[in-house]
Amino acid sequence: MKLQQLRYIWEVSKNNLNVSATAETIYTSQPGISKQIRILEDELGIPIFIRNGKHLTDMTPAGKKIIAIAGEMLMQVENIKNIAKEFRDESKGQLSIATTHTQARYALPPVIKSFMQDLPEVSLDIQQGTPVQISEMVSQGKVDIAIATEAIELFDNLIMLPCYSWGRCILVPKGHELAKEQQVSLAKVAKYPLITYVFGFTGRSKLDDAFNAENLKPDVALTAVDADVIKTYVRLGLGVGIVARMAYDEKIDDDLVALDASHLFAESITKIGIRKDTFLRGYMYEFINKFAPHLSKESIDMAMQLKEQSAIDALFSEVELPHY
Amino acid sequence: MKLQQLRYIWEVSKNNLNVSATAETIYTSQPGISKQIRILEDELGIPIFIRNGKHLTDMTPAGKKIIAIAGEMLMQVENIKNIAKEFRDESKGQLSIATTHTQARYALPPVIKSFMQDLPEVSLDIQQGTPVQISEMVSQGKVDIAIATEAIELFDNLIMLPCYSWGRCILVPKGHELAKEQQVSLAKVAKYPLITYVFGFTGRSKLDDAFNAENLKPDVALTAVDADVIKTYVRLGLGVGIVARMAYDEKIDDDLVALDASHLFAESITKIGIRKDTFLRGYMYEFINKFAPHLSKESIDMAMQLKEQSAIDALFSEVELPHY
DNA sequence: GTTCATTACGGATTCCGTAAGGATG
DNA sequence: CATCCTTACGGAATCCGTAATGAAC
Repeated sequence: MKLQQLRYIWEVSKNNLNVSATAETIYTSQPGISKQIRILEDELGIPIFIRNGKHLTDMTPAGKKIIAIAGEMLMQVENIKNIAKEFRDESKGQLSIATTHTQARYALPPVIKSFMQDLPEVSLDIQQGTPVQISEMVSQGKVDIAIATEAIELFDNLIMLPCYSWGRCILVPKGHELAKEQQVSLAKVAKYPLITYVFGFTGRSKLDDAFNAENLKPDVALTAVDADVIKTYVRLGLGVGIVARMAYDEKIDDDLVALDASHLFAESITKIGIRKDTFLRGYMYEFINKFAPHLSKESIDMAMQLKEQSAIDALFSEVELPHY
Repeated sequence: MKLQQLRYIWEVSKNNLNVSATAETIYTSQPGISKQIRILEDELGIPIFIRNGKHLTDMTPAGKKIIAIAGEMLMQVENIKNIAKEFRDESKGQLSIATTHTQARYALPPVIKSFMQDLPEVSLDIQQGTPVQISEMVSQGKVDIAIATEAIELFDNLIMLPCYSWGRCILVPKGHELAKEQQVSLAKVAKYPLITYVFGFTGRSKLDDAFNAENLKPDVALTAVDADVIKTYVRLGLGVGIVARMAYDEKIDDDLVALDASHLFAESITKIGIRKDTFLRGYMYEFINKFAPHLSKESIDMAMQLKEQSAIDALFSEVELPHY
């Protein structure tokens, strides 16, 4: 049994059982993969893939289990390499973050700035995507950490660390009727066409929950994936915006009015998602700690050792999260 | 990185950092190991072992972590092979059990008999040793399961499944003074020279606890690792024996009298020890189930998924264990 | 002087790429 | 007929054993 062979079956399983496509993605020849898989199957004495003539159509039950273990082993290979890198040069390295527009645009800038100043030898790499996409990226090991409010819980090889909670505000142009209210009600908001996040983004679900709870059917006129786009359309007078409170900047957005909406919608919690059982480089702890000061190396390690997300939630249940 | 290389560093770490000795135990040449370790260290860019001239004297901090991961990976290799064997031929296989004399002699015979009848194609292999030795064997993967009352908890890569509880009896020759008592007291027992298990064997600790609790200093005249030896010396009139109740057989031991001692000493619980994260063959579940009927495949799988022994204990806390 | 790890080197094996072959849809 | 896996084959790299070297205790 060779690590190569395990890598091949793993990659083939991740490429729709298409050996040719797999060969391209990992820059090798297709007969090479074919051969090694055959050798492995011969050694184990069982088929891993089900073949229909010369096509791979499925995995055998044993194959599924074996591929799952192979995946774990490949992760451990990465862990070993990371341990070596860590001891070879503590300060140098790369940190890949996958996150949403909201985080990259509003929450991360001060953190990134401070991190780059303190650890200049770590090169940063920020990927952007939908919550599902970024969770998948970290789940497959393509990035080190994910930062999102939604979707991380859908991948069961990830653990979530709570970072901060945040509320929403309602954005209207200066002089808008709603701006005269002391405290807006959900019913009043629902009378206007709304502009907010696309479903599945940035706590959109909490927003829908609130309207549903009061049996209101708001007219969501326009949805977008980021607050900058939403603000643009609010400025054009196309509707009332509902965005994360941190997306409103008094200086830049002085032509808009932000109305507090914390009484209308439940708070959302932004979380960091990491793959279970991964070795974290020293600077990764640094980054997480800068982003969420209550997450010390000790508490992160403790959380990583727990197997159940519920136990991790319990671990942090006492912590007062920062609030925006 | 090759699995061979990981195996080499793992084996060297298990052989007192002696490469020559390692080469002999795994039937290969010593320069081969030396070379591969060097290649791995070059690839990772860090030393794994600390060398004093030409001797390996220690492991580097990084090396310790890497070797630990290597160990896990080697276990996963075994798991893959076992999955293949399981699907290749469900009934055939080998089951290695490490246990103490007490279990092998008194608890296991009916289980083994039934198992051999029902699964004739599985070859059995019973190793015997001290509780520490057998725990170590299963911890290192040399046997599949350990059965013991003591010491399993000392190895943190093992989980324990409770099997049955058992009490003790006091053995005296027929006509002995103590045999006239209705219910013997600990103080009376302590007046006689005692013959019992060696420290660290077969629940010996519970026995010491009981005497200590009453501030008695018994005269332990002779200790042995197994009940057959103890009985022999009781027959010679050298003292009063204290053994597991199941070690007394009315038919064979009709020259001895067994006095119930359940009111004197706390019960002991015999447990099965298995390595965490190992793949269990179908017949291993069968064996465990025969030995401890409350341990079904489902409950074993559930226990194996838990990370903390305390959670496993909680899982079985409701179960009424068989009692002997 | 014995034990032990490293270096040197040659033979056998393994690995991997190109090219050709045969099955599927 | 386009796609896809398998077989065939040759060159390159790797692996592993023996023999020799040199340091540590």
